[in-house]
Amino acid sequence: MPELPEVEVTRLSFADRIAQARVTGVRVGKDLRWPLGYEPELLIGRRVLGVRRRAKYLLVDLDQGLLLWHLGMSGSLRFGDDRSAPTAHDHFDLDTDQGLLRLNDPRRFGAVVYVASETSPQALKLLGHLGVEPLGSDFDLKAFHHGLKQRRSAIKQVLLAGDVVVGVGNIYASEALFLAGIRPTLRADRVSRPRAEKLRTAIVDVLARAVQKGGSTLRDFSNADGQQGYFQLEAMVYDRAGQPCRVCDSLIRWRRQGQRSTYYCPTCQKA
DNA sequence: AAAAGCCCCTGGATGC
DNA sequence: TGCATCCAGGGGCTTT
Repeated sequence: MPELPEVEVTRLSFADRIAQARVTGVRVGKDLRWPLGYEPELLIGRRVLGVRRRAKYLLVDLDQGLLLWHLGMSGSLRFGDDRSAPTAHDHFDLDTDQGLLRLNDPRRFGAVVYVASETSPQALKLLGHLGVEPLGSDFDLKAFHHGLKQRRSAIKQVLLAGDVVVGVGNIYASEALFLAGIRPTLRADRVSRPRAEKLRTAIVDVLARAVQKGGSTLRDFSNADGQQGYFQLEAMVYDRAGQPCRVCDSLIRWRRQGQRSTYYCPTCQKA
């Protein structure tokens, strides 16, 4: 469910409300991808300083240490006064004097991990290899093109790997490559500088627009208030195999690329 | 070092 | 209706 825009929209929907809250309780449900790595009770009494995002991770800063939250493939957060009994897929609660932050994640690919600092070994293992933030000021053409030059695998895989640029998931990778007119199978090191610039712009546009629209992802995304993404960003190619391209009417193609589905227009996107 | 595959897990859609 | 199969927004880990 969540790519960068959904994670960011989630963050925006509760960051202000949880800031300065005091932790009053922690409930750990079924196992997530990784254990918390800390005694839950020791979090009680800590103060929440704020919520940041790095790639698709949410960083909940505490007055001592921080919690890394990842929504995996099917996770979502809720924050509010509703303290009703957890349902089948509610696997982690952080209760505070300003509301309950609850992770719901049917597939349990998500996780909540406590780390003493952002530079601790556990934190570095998860965050250390990450590439540049696409909506930040360091996402410039020179660095992006240089990053692509180092890689011989397909451009789509490089985008998904997240070590050049982060936050671009399977949907937005297909969409951005369409907007840039680049075939997903093109080797990254063969993307010319002008095309890298088109792609850079496409990534920024598609992600920023999705954040602005409140998280556009298909199906079931909702923010920490439970509000649905408006889903006003009509996909150009994603999940549209066999349907006519919205630009040229060619039929959109599907292929499997690195265990994931990829969609592209054979006419608009060149190798 | 980089690239390619392998999994973790549940649920919905589809097909027989 | 039941059962099998395939697919799903991620990403760390292991193997080439």
